[in-house]
Amino acid sequence: MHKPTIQDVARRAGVGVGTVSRVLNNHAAVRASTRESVLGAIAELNYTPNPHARRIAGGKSYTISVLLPVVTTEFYVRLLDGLEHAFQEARYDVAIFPLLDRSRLERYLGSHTLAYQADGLVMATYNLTQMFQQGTNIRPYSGPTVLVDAFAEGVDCAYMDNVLGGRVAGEYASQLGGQLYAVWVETELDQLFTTRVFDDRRSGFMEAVEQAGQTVRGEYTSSFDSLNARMVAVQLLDEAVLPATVFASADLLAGALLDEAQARGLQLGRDLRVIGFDDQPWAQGRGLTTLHQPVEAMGYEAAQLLLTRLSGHEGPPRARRFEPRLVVRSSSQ
Amino acid sequence: MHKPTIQDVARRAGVGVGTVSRVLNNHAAVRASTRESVLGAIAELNYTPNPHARRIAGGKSYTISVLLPVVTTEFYVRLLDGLEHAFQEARYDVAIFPLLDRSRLERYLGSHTLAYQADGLVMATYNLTQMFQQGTNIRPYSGPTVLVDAFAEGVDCAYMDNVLGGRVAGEYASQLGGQLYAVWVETELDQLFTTRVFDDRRSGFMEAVEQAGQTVRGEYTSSFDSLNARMVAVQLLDEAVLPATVFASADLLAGALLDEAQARGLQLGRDLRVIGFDDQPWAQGRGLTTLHQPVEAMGYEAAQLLLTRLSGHEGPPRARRFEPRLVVRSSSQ
DNA sequence: TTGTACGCGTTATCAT
DNA sequence: ATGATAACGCGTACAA
Repeated sequence: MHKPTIQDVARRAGVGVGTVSRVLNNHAAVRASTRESVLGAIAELNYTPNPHARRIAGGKSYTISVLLPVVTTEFYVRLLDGLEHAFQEARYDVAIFPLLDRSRLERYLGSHTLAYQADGLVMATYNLTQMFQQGTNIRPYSGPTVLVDAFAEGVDCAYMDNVLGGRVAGEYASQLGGQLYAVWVETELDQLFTTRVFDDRRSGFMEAVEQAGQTVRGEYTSSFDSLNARMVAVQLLDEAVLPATVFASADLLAGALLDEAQARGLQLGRDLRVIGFDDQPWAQGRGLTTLHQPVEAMGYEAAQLLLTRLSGHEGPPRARRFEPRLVVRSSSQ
Repeated sequence: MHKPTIQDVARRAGVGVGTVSRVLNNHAAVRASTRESVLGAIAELNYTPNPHARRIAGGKSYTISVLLPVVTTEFYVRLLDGLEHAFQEARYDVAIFPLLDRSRLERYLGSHTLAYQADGLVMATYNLTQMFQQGTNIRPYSGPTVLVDAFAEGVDCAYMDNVLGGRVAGEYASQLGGQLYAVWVETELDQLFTTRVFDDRRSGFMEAVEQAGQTVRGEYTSSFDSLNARMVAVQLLDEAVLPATVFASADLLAGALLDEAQARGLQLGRDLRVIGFDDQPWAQGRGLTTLHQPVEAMGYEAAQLLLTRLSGHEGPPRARRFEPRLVVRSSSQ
């Protein structure tokens, strides 16, 4: 009772192994009827190809390494969903490397580990330039690489247009009336996790507000931490002139504002309007107006960019842009 | 200029491929001098064996799957260090499956990737019984499995003795003098991430305090969240009779106490003594007395348990116990 | 102790 | 369109 092989399938279907392989890999040149019987045999035997044999015969590893920071969960869950979906369709395996700290990055990329066995590399949220240009001992990965949720010159990338997201928030906030305030996320000091998303959201927001002929009456900064977020919320509501409209550049910050507003008995939509960013799972339940990001689509597209390279596509780097979408809920009206 | 193979090494060293393979796998029966020359050739050619060929020839995958919750970073970083170290020594690859959410677990266990790839499974911090016995559609992994940082009957496991840790804290706290207080971590509702560590720490602590003829004057509960931790610290210090000794069952909670104590101008060691649990990287810098856990050793040992199974060890399930160690710093004296 | 030859399960290259 | 068959790189039984 061993695991069925391609031989077993071929015998069962009354064809050669070559034909089975062709069916498996969509090599077009196979008659519809034979394809049917092969697929039938595969189903009956509950056959799944041995990936290792596949890798050694094909010369490729059929594996993609995904370098993933471990910060906020929700975002990366969705990102992985998109990536894995696309790669699975193309019969690629995904090896996940959670970058829990900096030393792991260097170890992972240090030649002999899995990261270098892979046919391709997906890097999430990292500043390639910083990583590979600084005087680190990290040597660039030689295979095809795609950046996701980050933008850089010279590399394929799929990124979220946070400038646009900020602008949408700014336009919407400007027409709500009331004094304008904003809370930004303090950029991490650790270079590895440096991100420009919050800077981008800010510049978009400020630009839109200015174009609307308004001014931001106060700006605040918080670390990405519930305690600090609450403290900032307290300070903001102490100082703010009501009615106020606050753009919080992350839902975590917006949530703290909702909490503090509730503690003070402020009425949302009248005394205070809040706009978040991320559309976390709880945002709907709490009625938070926020910017929803098509994260899965971004992951899926990033995978497609890599897959086309793997199947031989040459040409200049491509950048795919994704747009956050405003979801209006009760916190702003 | 292709990647060197075992053939190249054999030719270079003037031996047969079998000998090279024997050297690679420590198959004892090889003369020291030939071993040397083979290792020399390997070094000169910068040869690394093709893992996929190895897997297909040997019938094994030489890969271990590690199911890892993504919660607090520091702990799992160290755990992974220990695991990866051991597996690397034994020439096994480690595939990490970050369990960002529940649906991923089912997908991982259901899909052929994990089943195919791995010779063994390491599960961190999960309650096996709960996972496999509840009416879920999760079917148990058939290969050898080891639990790490969790204890269950019928499975090999390496676990931290949190009861002992609590007891040590209790004994130490009891002899410090002053009123005793404790802060516990609220257990997660999500069954997947249910953990008994905080219950264990509590029962050990209470037992030790009782044995010392003392009583705990107040118990508090906080979620694992800096904001809530601070709120609880505020409440505790509002109500506490000074001088007080507080056992915080996680450094996160202890840190909030230090913050609040500082804000109130309390003098640590005189008005307030704090004992944490975890020995986070910042604990030393802030002088926090806390319980250090040999996490790397636990991971290493868990890997060894699995490796012995892989090399054919039969016999009843084994449990390896690890002991937290009290690190006394200025916050308690 | 060591070399040779076979097999692992798949893909790719030929003929047909 | 399809069936043989040769790789792919390594582990291992067997012979020497």
